[in-house]
Order: sequence, then structure tokens, then C-alpha cells
Amino acid sequence: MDVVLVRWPEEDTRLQQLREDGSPRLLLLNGESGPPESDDCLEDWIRLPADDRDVRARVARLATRAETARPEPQVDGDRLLRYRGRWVALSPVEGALAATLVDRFGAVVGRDTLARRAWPAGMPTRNALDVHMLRLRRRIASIGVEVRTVRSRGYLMQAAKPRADAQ
Amino acid sequence: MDVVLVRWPEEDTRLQQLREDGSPRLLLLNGESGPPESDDCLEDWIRLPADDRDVRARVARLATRAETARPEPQVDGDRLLRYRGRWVALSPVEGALAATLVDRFGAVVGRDTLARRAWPAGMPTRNALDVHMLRLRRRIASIGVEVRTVRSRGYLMQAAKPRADAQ
DNA sequence: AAACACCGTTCACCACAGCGAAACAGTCGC
DNA sequence: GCGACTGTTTCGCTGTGGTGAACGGTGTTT
Repeated sequence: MDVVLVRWPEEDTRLQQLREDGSPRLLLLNGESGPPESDDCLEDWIRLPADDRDVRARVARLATRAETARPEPQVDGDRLLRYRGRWVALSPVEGALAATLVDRFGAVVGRDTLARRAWPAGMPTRNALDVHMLRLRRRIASIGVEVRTVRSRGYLMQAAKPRADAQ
Repeated sequence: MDVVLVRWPEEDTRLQQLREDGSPRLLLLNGESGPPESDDCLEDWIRLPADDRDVRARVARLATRAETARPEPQVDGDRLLRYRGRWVALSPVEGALAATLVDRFGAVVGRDTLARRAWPAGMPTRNALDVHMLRLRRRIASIGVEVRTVRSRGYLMQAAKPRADAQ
């Protein structure tokens, strides 16, 4: 999503509209005007004149926040798992598992739920799910998605976080 | 909560600690150093020299965000203890104990109350509660929650503060 | 003050179940 | 025939809950 640059306070009307839309925005403060009060994470400001790198850094940060504000991946009709511009092709079974996990992204999905979706007629072996989950994990790691185990409850899909513990 | 001012890049070590703690922080950039990459809403930066009003404005904004973005932890249906975007999976016994403590977050919960919730039929051993409380403590430390003992009264769950005045 | 009981912490150990992972084999499509 | 996909077996790690015991701090009794 693009970050909108707003001169302030000149373009206050435009700012109000952007706030309502939830568009990420960077306010460029002219002269002596004080910074506006807003605790919205998608709004930032900088006082002019400013280093061009600093402006770009704030724009980039707002863009990242706007991206991560809705970080749900999706599985399209061709069994491509897409996430933040990247994608991987999945096999039929993996696609079914991934679709189920994406539906409840960030929450736990039970093993039985996953099994019914992947094998409506019944799971071939108790261990089949584990093996396919292992293969799914290795694929989606390349696009920054991970599946974590919640013992005796199921699996949970989330954005891959570099740090270990907790997410 | 107080916003911490950090000179950057000089105090990088301190910055890492603050990030882990989830403390709101304002980076004061010296000279030519570029702004750090972080999309955390509780982190902001400003280039020195800066107008004092601007620094105060950014500090105030961070403080507001820190206030509003401070919910209580929560134990969901799958026994995940969630807190400030992070989570850990709990075992059944730990989940029962954590749920009881979360219900009275910040207040003391008696040992008998905890024991009844975890073992409705009666506690197996005398120190079973202690052992499970020890395990729960170690687990939840990773997401910034702690359980403190109130001798002969019970236990109290709260946000983990890396405070120096303890002990 | 010393002895004591009480309370809580921490560790080591065990048995069990869930899950991970490799290795192998069968099937299908190009 | 080759590679991708899938199913199956086997081995072993690790989480889990329970138990006993050592350790230490605290307040009370003698």
C-alpha cells in the first residue's frame, strides 16, 4: 500500500479523509506549526526541511506497518500459497492443509479438522498428517510462513518470526 | 508508562533490551547515522539536533500508544496464553492455573482456589501445585508475564517488569 | 538464641503419550 | 524413465504429570 505525503496544516481536509480511509500517511510540517495529535500507528510526521533519507525511512516504516496490519496469506485456486508478494506451489494434500490453516490464521486448528479436510474419506494412517505437515513446513518456510505445533491440540499458522521463543 | 530515550547507535545494547521488554522508546539519532529499521509502533526516532517541542510530541505519542496497547493477557480455548502479540502453549494443568490467575490479573489468588481449579477431585501431592507453578513461571517468562508469590496468601500474575528495585 | 514446624522453591527421576523425521516404497503424469 | 506426490514403517526425541527429596526463608515455641 502506498504512503501518502500530506503538507500540514495546509492539507488538513485531505488528512481527515485519509484518516477515515485508514491510509498510511506522512505529514510534512511547514514552519512553526506544531505536530498534530494522533496515536494512529499508520500516521507519522516530520518537520521540514528534512533529510531525504529520513523522509524515505519514515515512508518505508509506514508502508511496512500497512502491510503487516493485515498479514493473512491466502491459497488461490491453483494451490499457490501467497504471502506478502511471495508464493510457493503446494501439492494437493498440502494445499488442503494450508487452506484450513489459513482459514484460522493465527489460531489453533485441530488435527481432526485438518485430517477431514485433506482426506474426507478418512486418513490413511495416523502418521500421514505428521509427514505432510513436515513437508508443508519446509516449503512455506521460504516465503516467511511457519506452522507451529500446539501439543495435543493441533497446529497454528503464523508469520515466521526470526526470534525463537514465543512466536 | 515512561518513554525511554536512547542515544543511537551508541546505546544499541540497551535498545535491544527495551525492544524485548516492549518498553516505549525514542531513539535520538546522532550525526549521520541512518534510522534503524523497526516497524514496532512503540518505537520512534528523531534526528538531533531537534526542536524540544518535537521531542516532547513524539514522547507523548509513544506514551499514549503504550497506555492504550496494554490489554490483559488471555487464555484462549486452545490453552494459548496470549499477551501483547506473543503467546505460549500451556499444558492442561498449567492452562487451568493460568486461567485462574488471569481472571484475577494483578490480584492475589489463593492456593486452594488454584488447586480446586486444576484438580477438582483433589490435589495429587502436597507440592504438586508448587511444581506446576514453577513450570508455568518458566514458560510465561518468555512472553513477559510473571507470577509472584505472596507468602501464605497465594500467587499473583502481572506483567513482568525488569525492575532493579526487586530484592 | 536455639530448636522447631511451616511454607514455598527447585531439582532429579520416572512412565507415558504425542509428535518429528528419515528412509523406503508405491503411484501418477509428462 | 524421470520426477513429483503420496503412503507407510520405524526410531527416537520431547512434553507432560506425578513423586520424592534437598534446600532455604519465616515465624513461633521453648
